[in-house]
Amino acid sequence: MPAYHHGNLRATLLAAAERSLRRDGADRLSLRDLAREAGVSHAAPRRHFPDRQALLDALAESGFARLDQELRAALAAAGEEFGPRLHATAVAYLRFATEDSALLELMFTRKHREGADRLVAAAAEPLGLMPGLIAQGQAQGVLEPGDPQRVGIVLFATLQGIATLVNGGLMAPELLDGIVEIAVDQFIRGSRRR
Amino acid sequence: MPAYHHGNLRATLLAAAERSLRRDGADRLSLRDLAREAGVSHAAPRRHFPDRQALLDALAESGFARLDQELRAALAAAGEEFGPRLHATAVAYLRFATEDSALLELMFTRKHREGADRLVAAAAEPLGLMPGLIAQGQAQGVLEPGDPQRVGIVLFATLQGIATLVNGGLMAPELLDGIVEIAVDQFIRGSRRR
DNA sequence: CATCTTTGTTGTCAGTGCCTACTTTGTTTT
DNA sequence: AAAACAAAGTAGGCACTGACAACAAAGATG
Repeated sequence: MPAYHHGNLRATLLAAAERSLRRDGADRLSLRDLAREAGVSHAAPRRHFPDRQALLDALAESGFARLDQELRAALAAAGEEFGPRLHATAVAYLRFATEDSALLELMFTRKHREGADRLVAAAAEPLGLMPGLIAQGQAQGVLEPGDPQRVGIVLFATLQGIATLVNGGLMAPELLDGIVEIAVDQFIRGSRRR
Repeated sequence: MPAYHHGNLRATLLAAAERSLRRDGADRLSLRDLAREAGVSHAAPRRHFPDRQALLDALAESGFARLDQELRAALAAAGEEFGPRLHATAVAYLRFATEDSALLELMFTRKHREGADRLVAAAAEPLGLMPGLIAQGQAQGVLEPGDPQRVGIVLFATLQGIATLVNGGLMAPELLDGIVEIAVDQFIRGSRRR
């Protein structure tokens, strides 16, 4: 570790920020704190993140990347059948979404600012998985035909909403498994081939 | 208007806070700003709100009250039939939820703090409307029997999730009406009497 | 009228994000 | 190899914030 040039300050800051976010939420995350923790001066982070929001955006972006990974892993582990695949995806998403509520919030609420193109692009990746799943269900003849995009949005929204309720303390986490079951069943029944 | 005693500072502050929240979001809301706007000293708000979070909580609470009003109004205006009633509720909720995204966020994300009992109680009011609706659908023979509570959660979650997607810029607002349609149809089909 | 409570005021403190100017280090060019 | 340059740190300052304490005015209460 060199004295002056830290070497990988950016990564160090991001790691510390991730911990801070999870523990205390985005509001309490302080750049100066992170700098202290990394052992650099208070202005050093500025070289890597033009402002606080940029740091938060980077966290959100890496969140989407991790979400994408986890969803793909869940899908890969599930079999070929549509029902189980859908169920596995739902469970994986909710695990991710309820495990770090501050991160989820960061990922899904753009705070009154324009052009977070990079973020939207990162979000498109995992969100694009849904329509794919739907299309597969349609191809297998389980679901009725229709625009996979629109149907996928509704499905995803349901999962996202459940996560919001749990994270907001409006629904007990113990109920999660049961609710997911209901949601998935209801979705399949609601759009299966007539 | 008396010179020293403002008379209704609390209400004045809340009104200004509501505007500020809607325009700039909770992050940028500044107590000192509100005080300036109300023409009082920077420490005056402290007499009415012990700290910043208390002010935000009050905003969220009044948000739930207004939501409750609007949902009830929508239900009252709808007829007796279950389908239209459900649709009206969904539309009313999404109108509320997408009209002031910062408020919605405030209402549904408790920021790492315990015992916001008052808030949870305020939330229970409008959220309790859902199971009631479901029960009615069951009584009318449109929906299959089952725990209205659990089914209601899924329904509400779907709406909440749609709002999150719109507010987060991940779904175009123009698609809203169409998506609501799909969501409601799918819900009814998914849990109607077999 | 005297007293007490409520609701203001002023002043202070630690902390923050952002900015500018300067310094050190590593890289590239001549 | 020396010189020029870019990248990545440091130091200090600024305006601003929320919270706190001590005090003052106004109103309510005995």
